[in-house]
Amino acid sequence: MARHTYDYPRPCLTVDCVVFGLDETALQVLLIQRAIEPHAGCWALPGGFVEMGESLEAAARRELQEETSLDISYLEQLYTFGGVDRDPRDRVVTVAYYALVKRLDHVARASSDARQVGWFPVNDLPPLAFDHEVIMAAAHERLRGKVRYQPIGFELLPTKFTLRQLQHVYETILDRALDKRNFRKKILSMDLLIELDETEQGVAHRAARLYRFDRRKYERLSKRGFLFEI
Amino acid sequence: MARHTYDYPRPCLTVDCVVFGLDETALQVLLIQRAIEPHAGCWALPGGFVEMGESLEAAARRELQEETSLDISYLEQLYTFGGVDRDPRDRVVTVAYYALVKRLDHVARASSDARQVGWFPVNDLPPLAFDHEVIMAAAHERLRGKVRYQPIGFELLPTKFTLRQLQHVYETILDRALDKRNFRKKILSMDLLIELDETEQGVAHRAARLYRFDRRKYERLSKRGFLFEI
DNA sequence: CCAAAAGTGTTTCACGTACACCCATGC
DNA sequence: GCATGGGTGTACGTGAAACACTTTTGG
Repeated sequence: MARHTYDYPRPCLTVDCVVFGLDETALQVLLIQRAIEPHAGCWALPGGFVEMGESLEAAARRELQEETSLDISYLEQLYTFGGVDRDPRDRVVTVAYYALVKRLDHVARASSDARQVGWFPVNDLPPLAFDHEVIMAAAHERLRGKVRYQPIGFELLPTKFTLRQLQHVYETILDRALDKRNFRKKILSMDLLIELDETEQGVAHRAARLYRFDRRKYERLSKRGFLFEI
Repeated sequence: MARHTYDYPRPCLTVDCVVFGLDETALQVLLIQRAIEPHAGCWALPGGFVEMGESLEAAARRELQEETSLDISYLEQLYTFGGVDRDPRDRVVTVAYYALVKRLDHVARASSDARQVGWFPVNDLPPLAFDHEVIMAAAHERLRGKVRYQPIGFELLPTKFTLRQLQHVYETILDRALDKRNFRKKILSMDLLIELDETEQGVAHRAARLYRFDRRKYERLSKRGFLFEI
């Protein structure tokens, strides 16, 4: 194996990803079970080393591709964790990202290699390796804050969704009930949803209308100072 | 010199700091003039290598102490920049921080070593080394966003300040005029300012009352869900 | 026809915004 | 006494919040 030598010591640099998805009931996070020490058998955030020829975001995307077959609909840098004792073996600095995926699309949960992969409700997580509980808490906090003034709730839903589903996203993330009429009024008054000529299928009651988010229009308005807010 | 050898190549890890200060007229940023290549003679953000025994924030504080004799009243991690071609010599990943200092306190600008240090108005900066203009823009953007819903405006003022000065902080950062009566009503209604039995000195007109920010009270309220907002 | 969720309007109240004048002080 | 900024109150309109009933559909 090639060796790499430097005049001064260098920390190890990794990326870790907090992947949020939504099922019918709760906000969930993707974890992998570690195969090797330290913390072998423990659940941890997906992540790995940053390679020399790739940007940080590229490293995060590559790791997510390797661990799962999900397509990421939103990815943003969260924070960089650089405490001296994060890893008992070596000084490891990690750049954390958080991602949103449309889990309702593909119910299947595929894992490329032999490692155990699982979704866990954010409010009922197993113990995590390293300082990953701190990273998780930071990601959850950021999601709660960001969802209120950026249109990222849509990234957790299929392209076509009902207003009920959208309200459910907000209720789940903000962890409080919202008034149905006020929610619909508010979201529709922004005029960023396109009403489709379709309704949901296979429900045992009146079928709800489907909508999709008009991203183009949002981006245009956003440049002119429009602020999304729930 | 000791050599350090690893199985895989590692990027270099640095911190860079965007230090904001306010003078009577404008929002300013602290820059240093580079003594060595690349970009020798060019202005750049203060920063340097992260050492193995210190956290990222500790590295940022150390660099700021070395460059200037300012005491930092607010320091927060901004973003980590990890583009592959940031530095022509080597792969360098930098964790950027932004800091707020009470410049009105000490008018003196001291520099510990021989390097040239200077304050520049954010709206009229010289060309910067590396990708520091991108970092600057991100810091400025973050400051504008954060000042509206976190009580960080106070960090740019002396401990005792007048409402006029505080309004001026907000007008400078948000880059728009605020109505004097509404501003005073809003800020006083939060009941987070302690009215002192002192007035400003040496002005050629009626002297304004001095206030100070009640940080304890803010922290108490904050834990109970209170949201600061201008 | 019944269950279950979709869909819709109005009233109330708080708060943001716009706006003009008197007051205290130093020179 | 005058110039300069300090300090205050009110009216208006917008938007958030609270709240209940009718409609549609599948079984």
